[in-house]
Amino acid sequence: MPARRVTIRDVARAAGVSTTTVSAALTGNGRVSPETRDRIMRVAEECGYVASAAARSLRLGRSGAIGLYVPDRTVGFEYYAHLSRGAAEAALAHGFALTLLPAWPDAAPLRTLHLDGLIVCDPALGDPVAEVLRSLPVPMVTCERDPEPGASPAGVVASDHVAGTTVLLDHLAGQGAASIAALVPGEETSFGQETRRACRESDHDVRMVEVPLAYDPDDIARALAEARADEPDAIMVVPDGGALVALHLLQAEGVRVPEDLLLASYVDALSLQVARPTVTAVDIDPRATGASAVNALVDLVVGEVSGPVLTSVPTHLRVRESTSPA
Amino acid sequence: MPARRVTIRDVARAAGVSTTTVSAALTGNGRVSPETRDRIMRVAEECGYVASAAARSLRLGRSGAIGLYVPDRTVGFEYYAHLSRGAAEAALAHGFALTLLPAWPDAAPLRTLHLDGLIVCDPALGDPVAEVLRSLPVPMVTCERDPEPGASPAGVVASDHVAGTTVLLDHLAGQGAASIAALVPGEETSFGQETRRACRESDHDVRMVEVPLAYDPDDIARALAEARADEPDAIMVVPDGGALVALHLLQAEGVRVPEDLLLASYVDALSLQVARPTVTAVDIDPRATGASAVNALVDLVVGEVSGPVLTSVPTHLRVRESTSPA
DNA sequence: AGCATGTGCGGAAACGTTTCCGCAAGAGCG
DNA sequence: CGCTCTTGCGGAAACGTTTCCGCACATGCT
Repeated sequence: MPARRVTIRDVARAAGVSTTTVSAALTGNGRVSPETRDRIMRVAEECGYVASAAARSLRLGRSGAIGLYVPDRTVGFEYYAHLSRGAAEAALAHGFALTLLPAWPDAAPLRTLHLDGLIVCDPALGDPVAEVLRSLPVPMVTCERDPEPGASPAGVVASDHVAGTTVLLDHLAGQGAASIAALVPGEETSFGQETRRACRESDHDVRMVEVPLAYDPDDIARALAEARADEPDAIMVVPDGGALVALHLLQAEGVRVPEDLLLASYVDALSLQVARPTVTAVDIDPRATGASAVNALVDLVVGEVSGPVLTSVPTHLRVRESTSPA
Repeated sequence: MPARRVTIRDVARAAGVSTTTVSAALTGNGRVSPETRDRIMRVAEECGYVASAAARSLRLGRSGAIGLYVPDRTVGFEYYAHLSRGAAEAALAHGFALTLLPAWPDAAPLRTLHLDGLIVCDPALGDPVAEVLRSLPVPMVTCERDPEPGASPAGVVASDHVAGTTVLLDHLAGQGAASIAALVPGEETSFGQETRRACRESDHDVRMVEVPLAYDPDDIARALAEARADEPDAIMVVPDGGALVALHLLQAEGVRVPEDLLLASYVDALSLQVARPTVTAVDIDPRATGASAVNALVDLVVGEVSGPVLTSVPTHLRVRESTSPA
């Protein structure tokens, strides 16, 4: 026997006022005397009243849900798991629901979701899903800049990867690396563009080798072989998870890290802390990134802010054994 | 200038029928002649009509959203990333939205979300969030059985981990392991209960060492040391990610895998395929698990099925280098 | 006192669906 | 022909909010 839901009218009757007043009291929008407001809130609490999201959505023309899109190629990367969690927490704190968007090349089902806003992680040039999402008539904030020429998302949350990469390169040089090999992703993503730029403009001797963002272990192996041809003193692997592959390959060949070769990752991960040796990396705080993206998007949705928003998330170098000989 | 949304009334006018007929045509619920139906669908398409989820929810008393809860302790595990993706895809295919639920000890904000159903991953004894979710008045399906004594979720999607673990143990024995050490989680979760049972009831010589489900690398190290005290021929690590830690620790000590010691993981992961040696594991198909959970839940929500649903997801042993000496 | 202004509250419309019911016309049947 | 049953469709209510507007009264000012 599903008890009929308690509506605003029930509360109004119980409190001896009109629904208008109840609404005003609970939303804080109209004019209500403080005493009446308190009484209504108490009564509402007692009745177990909780406003119908559907009715409110219908009236307000806002669904109370925001979508999060994580590119298919990177599902499984630890980074996005934590980003998602941060986003979900922030959303709930604002009373919004965070809807997970699968890669879906068709816009129609996405339209039926009626999202108030979108968060797109690491938009890549030519990603058909990103394309579709950009076409939806709602504000969008991207985690990392959108590399698409014409695109201008309403908000961007990003770390300064040029700076982050530079710090890591400086650290490697400071540990005695005269020449550094960098396994970097391509230019199809802002993340790739920035980390590459840092390598290009570095004061040190950095040689880049490209590895796909959605790499196969074999891709890392190939790139690693190419990188080692120049006999570098240190290797920096940028994509998430790539450094671990490299570490295994090196160890399988009998190369000692860090004695024979320094190894560092750009994207930090738990597995880098459990690897032996533990691997130096840059913590780019995915949880904070997710939370910031939601906060920015909510501001845009409720109209507290109109212009494009740019939020920066700080990065932290985590020095570990793989770059600390002796 | 946000163009007014096109409603069912607009379509009705354009097609020269009533809103009743349009609704009947689009939902397939009432009585409409085939010709009229086709015409209406064409007109709706042309107008770019897409039904308001809010209005439909209000009328139907269903929100069209289902919640997915992943325990905080395991966020970051690859397994859940793929499970989430499978769930999101299946949900969208049914026209539902998948809402990510953060660990949140308070029921109130969760109530405001108005979910039609819940998916809870790996419910653990004493998890306060699971407790809260169980109290919500909506059907719930769990991925893995709910170990809570009184609890009876409306549906369960699970693999047979007793069988899966047994297959893996048999494989190790078949590769020549006379004695096997198993690093297993505790009994607070059905997953732990089943994998332990398989160890207890195994035909082979299996010694269990407990490691927390939300382990710290040091926990693995401790458990590994304890396990190796008996000089086993093989080690099976059950929790996601744990085998990788073990592999690193062993290699750091100069133990050769698989020559000196066989190593296997229960939960498969990409990192096990890229490790050197590659690590044998059991693929428990998280994506299928997520999709099945959503399918079962949707059936329950739309009322196509009433009794408790039990779905089984098959497991596959992936034999790799770490258990293949010579 | 007369007037403008502000405060506290209620009536009722509107948001966009779905569905119950009813009506007219046609079909089938004796 | 008269009856019932079916088919195709429309009117209108209902889902639960929020908000525009208006009313009555109190307050402050000249």
